[in-house]
Amino acid sequence: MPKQTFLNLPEEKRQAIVNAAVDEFAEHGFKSASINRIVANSGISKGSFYQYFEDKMDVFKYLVDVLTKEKMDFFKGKHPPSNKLDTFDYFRWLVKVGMEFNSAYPQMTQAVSRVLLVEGLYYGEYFAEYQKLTTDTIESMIKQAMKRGEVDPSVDVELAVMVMDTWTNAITTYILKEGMKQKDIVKWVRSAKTQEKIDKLLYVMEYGLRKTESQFVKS
Amino acid sequence: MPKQTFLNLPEEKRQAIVNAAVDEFAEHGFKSASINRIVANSGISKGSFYQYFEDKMDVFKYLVDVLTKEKMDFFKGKHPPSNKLDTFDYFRWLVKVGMEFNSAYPQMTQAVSRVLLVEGLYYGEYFAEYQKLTTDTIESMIKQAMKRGEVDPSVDVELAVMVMDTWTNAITTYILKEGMKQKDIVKWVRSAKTQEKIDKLLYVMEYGLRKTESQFVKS
DNA sequence: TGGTCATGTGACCAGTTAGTCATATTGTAG
DNA sequence: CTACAATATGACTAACTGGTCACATGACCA
Repeated sequence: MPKQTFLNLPEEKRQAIVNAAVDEFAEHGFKSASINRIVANSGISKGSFYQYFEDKMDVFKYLVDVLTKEKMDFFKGKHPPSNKLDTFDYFRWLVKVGMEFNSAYPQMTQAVSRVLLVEGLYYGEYFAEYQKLTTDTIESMIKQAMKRGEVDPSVDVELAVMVMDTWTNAITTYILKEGMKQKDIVKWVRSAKTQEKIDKLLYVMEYGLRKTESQFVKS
Repeated sequence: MPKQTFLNLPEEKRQAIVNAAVDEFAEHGFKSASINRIVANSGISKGSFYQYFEDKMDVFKYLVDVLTKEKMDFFKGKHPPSNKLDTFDYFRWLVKVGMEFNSAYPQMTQAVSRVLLVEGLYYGEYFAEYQKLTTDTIESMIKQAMKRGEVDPSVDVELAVMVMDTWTNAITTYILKEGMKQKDIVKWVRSAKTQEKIDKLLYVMEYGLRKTESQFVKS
């Protein structure tokens, strides 16, 4: 974690450093992120950086903390449209609010998810703790869904978690990749077209690609 | 593409260079791969490397060509269990043979898929041509499936391609990540447990997570 | 043998990296 | 104003990067 010196800094200066770090990780990922560039872009000296942080990992972990805090605040202001949604509908609501958040903090989300979801695949040990947070949430949801008899009985917990985790990541990646091309990402995420895309992806997750008696219904 | 000088090299020397490059890309990805290390590990001099290849991209593209050729040869020796499989069963067969191939060339698959699937997300322009090959194959398959009425009519081509592409990548990533931990990856991929995992993932892709009247049946 | 051309080599260059540290500046308290 | 501690600085080191090039070695032919 950052040293006290950093936390004592005036808000403005701290923000400049966070912004520079976010941009650096978003553009280069963790391994190729350069402390030299972070320092140059935030207008502080090299020496100061090392008075604020231990190393690159230290500043990255701080960013994750900031993002986590922002996300919790964001979710605090949101409530599901009904308190008797089934688990899949609740998951859908979670995903949509999550994407709304991502569009509100696209650069920071990009930085963190690029490192955790993508580079994390290859440096598992370092970032595993963060990934576990997501899978644990999903796991408890899927267990609830199973208790309620909402899940295909031939599907076990591990498999269901993998499916939902895969789709959470795929949708996040899609929203960031396509959203970054838009001039107004918030508006784009809220647009009927994008919302329907998410709805349809989750519909396929729930009902599959094959033709059966089920049918997608616009919400 | 590599220069003629490289292609004239004795098989053994060429192989040493390919192996060193594969290991380097598999471990570090494209951006962080070091020509210095490739050179050191393959026992050639820096100067020779630049007589064989233009740069890092040149040697990587050569690896993709080698992998593509190996894969085509591999598939040439395989034939679907029946010639009247429906499209999803054919896709399942493709995925399984693909994973069999991946386990036969795990390091090379790791190197190429890490760069194309993962880094490709962020350096789209450079590697887009390779990704398009996969999506084009999937697209023609899904169009055929639609013609045959096998696909949920509320699903459009673009969505179905995204779903199948996502699963192809997720399964490849899973097989490589877990397989690399095994002492005998080929045996592990062929094991009943791994095959059932693939079957179940594809079952969920086809029929969804939700409880309906459909049921997974062991093949 | 001598000559010619392809191939091989590693020292070298300019640029980057993470991290350190002696010095300079600033803030605060007496 | 003085004295002391907290903070800020950027020059510096050692290790790396991709790429070049003058030269050495080898092969082949006359």
